[in-house]
Amino acid sequence: MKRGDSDCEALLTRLDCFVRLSSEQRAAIMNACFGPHYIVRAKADFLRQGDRMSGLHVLTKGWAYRLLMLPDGRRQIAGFLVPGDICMTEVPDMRLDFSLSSLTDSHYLHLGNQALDRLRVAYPAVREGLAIHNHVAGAILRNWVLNLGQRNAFERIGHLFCEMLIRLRCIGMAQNDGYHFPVTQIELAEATGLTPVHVNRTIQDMRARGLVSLQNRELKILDFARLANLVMFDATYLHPVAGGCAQDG
Amino acid sequence: MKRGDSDCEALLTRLDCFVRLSSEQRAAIMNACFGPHYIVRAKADFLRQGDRMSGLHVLTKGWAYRLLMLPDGRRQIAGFLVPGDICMTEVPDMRLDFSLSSLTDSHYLHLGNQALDRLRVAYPAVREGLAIHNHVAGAILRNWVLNLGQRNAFERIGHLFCEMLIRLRCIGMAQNDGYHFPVTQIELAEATGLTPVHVNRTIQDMRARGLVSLQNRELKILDFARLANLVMFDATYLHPVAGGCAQDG
DNA sequence: CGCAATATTGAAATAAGTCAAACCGTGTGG
DNA sequence: CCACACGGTTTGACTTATTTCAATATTGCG
Repeated sequence: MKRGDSDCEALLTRLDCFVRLSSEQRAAIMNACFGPHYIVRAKADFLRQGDRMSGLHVLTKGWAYRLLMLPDGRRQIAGFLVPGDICMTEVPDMRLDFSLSSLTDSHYLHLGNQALDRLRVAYPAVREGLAIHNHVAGAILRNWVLNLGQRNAFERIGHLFCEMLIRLRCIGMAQNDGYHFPVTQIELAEATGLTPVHVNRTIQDMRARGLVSLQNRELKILDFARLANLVMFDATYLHPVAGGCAQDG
Repeated sequence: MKRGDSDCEALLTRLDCFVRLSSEQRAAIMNACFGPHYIVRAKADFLRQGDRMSGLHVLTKGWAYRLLMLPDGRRQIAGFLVPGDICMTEVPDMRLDFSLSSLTDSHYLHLGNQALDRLRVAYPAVREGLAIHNHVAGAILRNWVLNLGQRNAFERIGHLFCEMLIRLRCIGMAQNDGYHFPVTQIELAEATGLTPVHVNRTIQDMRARGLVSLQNRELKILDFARLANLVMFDATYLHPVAGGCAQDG
């Protein structure tokens, strides 16, 4: 489903996390985003494994996740996407090896290869911003591997909570140490390679220790310093701007 | 340590897996590879977490792995690199979130951003080849996540064996269903998020079932079809050229 | 109101981890 | 040429984190 108005702000906000954009550059990006904008409702696959894609898809509103499946039905979430995240690294007409599924009502937009090229040629900062975003996305994925391979249940879940806090702060979607977290325990289990039952028990444990509160999809990290320490969270791989938000010098 | 002669073939072989290169393009790439070539001996970190990098580093000889570490010493291997693999996605002056360590004596070369840009502008095929390589590297990483999150010990190890067979075939480094596999059981454990003891028992199991033989760092997959089926290996995410090798049309 | 999707709890089962020792090939040095 | 040290592999016995199964709350929603 298409929409006319522009959700381009989310992309600008994101690039602002990494590079300084002039108003001319912002305008040019806005301009390039004239292409199709899509709206998708909660709990829907909007890009499917096997689809051929080119250009760049950017999530501009809502939450989504990247899903890999085994033929026998086992499901692994390999990343959560929030506004400004790029759904897939830009490739000429390649088949997707994963699906993208929305957690909430979401919007995304598509940038064609030509428009993108023009932007990059005209504005090196755009190019750099996209490159950094791409690198950070890779770092997040590598840390997901570290998570699954080396951390236990408590650490996996705690680390994810910390990571999402920093990522959401960067795009202005966190309040202090809390944020809207539209992920069920079942999905959390699919993301962490655990059982829903065990995820539940682990979260209870966190609550009992006074580390987090989680109810009605609202997550609050009650003692970030202690949690981050317990799960060995170090935000440098996210290259967050100082203070966790975009406004610097 | 630097060398003068060119290991550029490995890069060409790899790009050949994805795009058709004219002899002019091959020559231009060779030419661009005039930059520093490095030689590193077995079991050495040659790029370190925290290092600032730019341009592209290509492994041209030997095996290496990408390592992530936790402050308490836990180690997770997040990928094996073989000749033609790119060590890190091209980024302007970014800090590495992982280390690269050689398993065998290895070579790698560095391509500066300018040289790379020139190549890409002059030869779209080079650009496309690099983009596809990048995409496949991402797919491999995502499948590693799937592996760690959803597969059991047997499936994880078996899947890795299958994946490396296809990847090595594509660059002409496999004989039939066997290949040199310079990875100790300890490293295999670090890659699969298991214990060396458990890796050992699992491999014994594979041997007992007549699926693989592994001795003196030589791995032979005795029944690829059955193994691939048991561990649910499907090579499409590697985008291998038909037949698993570069020579088509 | 009442279904359907989540969350929670308990008890029993199991894959994988831990600890610790023995084994093996191989290269080195006396 | 033997001894011995080293890195890697193998084996056994025991522990534990996580899964499984199954039942019972709870919540959101049409």
